[in-house]
Amino acid sequence: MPQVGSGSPGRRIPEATVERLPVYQRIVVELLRAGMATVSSEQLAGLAGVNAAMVRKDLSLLGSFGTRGTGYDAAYLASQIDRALGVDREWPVAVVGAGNLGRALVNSEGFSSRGFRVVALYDIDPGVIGDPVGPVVVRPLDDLEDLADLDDLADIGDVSGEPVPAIGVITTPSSAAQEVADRLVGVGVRSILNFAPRVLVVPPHVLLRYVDLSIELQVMSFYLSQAERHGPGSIVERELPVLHSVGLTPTAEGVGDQVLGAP
Amino acid sequence: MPQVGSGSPGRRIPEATVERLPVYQRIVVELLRAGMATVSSEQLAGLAGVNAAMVRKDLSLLGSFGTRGTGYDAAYLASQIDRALGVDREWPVAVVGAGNLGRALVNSEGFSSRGFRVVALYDIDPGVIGDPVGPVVVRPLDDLEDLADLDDLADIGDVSGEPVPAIGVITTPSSAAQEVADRLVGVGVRSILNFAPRVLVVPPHVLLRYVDLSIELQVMSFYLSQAERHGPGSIVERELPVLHSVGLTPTAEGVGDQVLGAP
DNA sequence: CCTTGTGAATCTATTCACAGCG
DNA sequence: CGCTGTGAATAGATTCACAAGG
Repeated sequence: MPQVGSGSPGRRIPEATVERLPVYQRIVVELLRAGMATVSSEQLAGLAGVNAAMVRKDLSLLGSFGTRGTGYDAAYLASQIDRALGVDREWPVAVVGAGNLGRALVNSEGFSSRGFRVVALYDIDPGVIGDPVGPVVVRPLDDLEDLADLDDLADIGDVSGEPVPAIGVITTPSSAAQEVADRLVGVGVRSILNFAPRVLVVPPHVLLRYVDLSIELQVMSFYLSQAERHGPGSIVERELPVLHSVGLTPTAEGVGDQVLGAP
Repeated sequence: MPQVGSGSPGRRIPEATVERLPVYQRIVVELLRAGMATVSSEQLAGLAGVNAAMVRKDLSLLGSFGTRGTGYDAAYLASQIDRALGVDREWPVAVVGAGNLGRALVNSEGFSSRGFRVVALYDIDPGVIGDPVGPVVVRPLDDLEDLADLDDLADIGDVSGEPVPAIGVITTPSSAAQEVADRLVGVGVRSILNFAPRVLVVPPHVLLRYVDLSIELQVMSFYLSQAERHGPGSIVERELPVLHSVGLTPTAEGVGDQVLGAP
C-alpha cells in the first residue's frame, strides 16, 4: 500500500481532493488577477461551489499555511497547490491526432499555463503534416518512434531524466486509438489520456485515463429531464451536483478479451 | 426537496450513478457492435473499471431487467440507460465559439450519437462566418438573439415545446464567456456547459456546468509525481483512481462580487 | 450452476462545531 | 474578533455476501 501525501506533510491526499485542487487553483489565479492578495476558505468555497470546511480540510492536507483571522496568501496558495499537483515543473506531452480536438488542446491556454508543454503533434493525414499548430508542427505518425530524439524535448530542463514525454494524449478517431496507444507504450510513454471514445488496453504500469466530452452533456440531459418530470418551474435548483466526471478507466484484466472474445 | 428516480421505479438516482451511466452505455454499445447480445455485470464492471456489485446496484436503480443466470440484454440495457439519462430524445444544442474546440464538439460523434443535435454555431470572427461545420454553418454572433426562430429547430420533433435550445455550449475565449452566457440566458437557454476557463455567473434557475480539459492532465500529473516520489518502478498500480472529474460549478451567491468586489 | 438484486457491513467523503492562534 | 485547522458526527458511496430466480 503505497500512496503518501504530496509535499511537506506526510498526509495522504484523497482522490476527491486531488480533483478539487485544480479548481481551487484556477479560482485563486482569477482572484490574484483581480488584485486580491489573500483568500478566505469562505470565498474559495463560494466560488468553487463547495463547503468552506471542505476547502480548509483540503488545503490543510497540503500543509498549514493559512493565517488565522486573515485567510490564505493567494500567491503562496497557488504555488502550494501547483507543488502538490506536481505541476510546479514542465511535463512534456505528445499529442497524437491533429484534428480539431488535438489542435484545440495544443493551443489551449489551460495546457500551456499549467506546465504541460506539447513537444510533438502527430497525424497520419499527409494533408496536415507540416501545419504549424501552436508551438509545434504536425509530424507524420510514422515518426512516432523517434519521440525520444526530439529536439524540443532537450529544451526542457531534462525534467527528470525522462527519455520520452511522460504523457501521451490521443485525439485520433476511435478506430486508430488502440494502435496509437500500443505505439506510445512501445516508445516508453508512461501515461495516456484518451479522448477517443474507445476502451483501450495497456500494460498495468501505464496510467490510462479517459475523457469523454459528451458525458457532461449527458449528465446535463439527466438533470434537465428530471426538472421536466417535476413540472416546469420546479427546476432542481441547488439540489444540483457540483463536481462531475467525464471519464472511465478500465482495469487491466482481460479488457480486450471481453470485447473481442469468445468465452 | 424534489429529486426522484428517473424512470419506472420511483428510486432516486444518486449523482455518482448518473455519472457512471454514460460509461456503461458506451461499453454496452461497443459490445453490441462486437456482436454480443447479453452482458453480465462482471463484464461491464471489468470494462468500466468498477466493482460488479456496483454495476448491479446502479442498474437496479433503473428497474430490474436483468436475467438471473444470464445477465442483461444488451440492446434493452442500452435503451434503458438512455431513457434514464433522458437522451432517448433529441436535445437541441447551440454552440458559441467556432474555434477548434467548438468545431471538434460539433463534429464529435459523441454529441451526435447521443441525441445532442447542434442547431446553431456562432462566432464573432467574420473570417469564419459562413464556414460549414458538420451539420451547420457558422453564424454571426449578432444573430444569437434569433435563436428562437431557427429553422433547424423546427425540424426536431418539437422536443418538448421548447422555444429555444435547452442547452448552450460556450467554447469562446474566456474573455467573452460571461457576455455570451448572459446573452444565452437572455434568449431563454436553460442550461449552459462552459469550456472557457472562467467562473461564470448565471441566475439560479439556469443549470451551469464547467469542463476544464486540463484538469484531467493535472490529476495525471499528481499521480505521476506520486509515482516518482515512491521511486521509479513503484508506480502506483491499481491504487489509481478510476472515475474523475473535470469541472467545477459555483453556487449562485455573490460570485461576481467576490471576484470583483471590495469587502 | 450462473448471475441478478439487495440488505448489512465497510469504507470514504463531507459537514459540523469549536478550540486555538494571529 | 475572524478565520484556520481539525476531531467528532453524519451522510453517502462502495463492497460484501448471500438468498432467490431462471
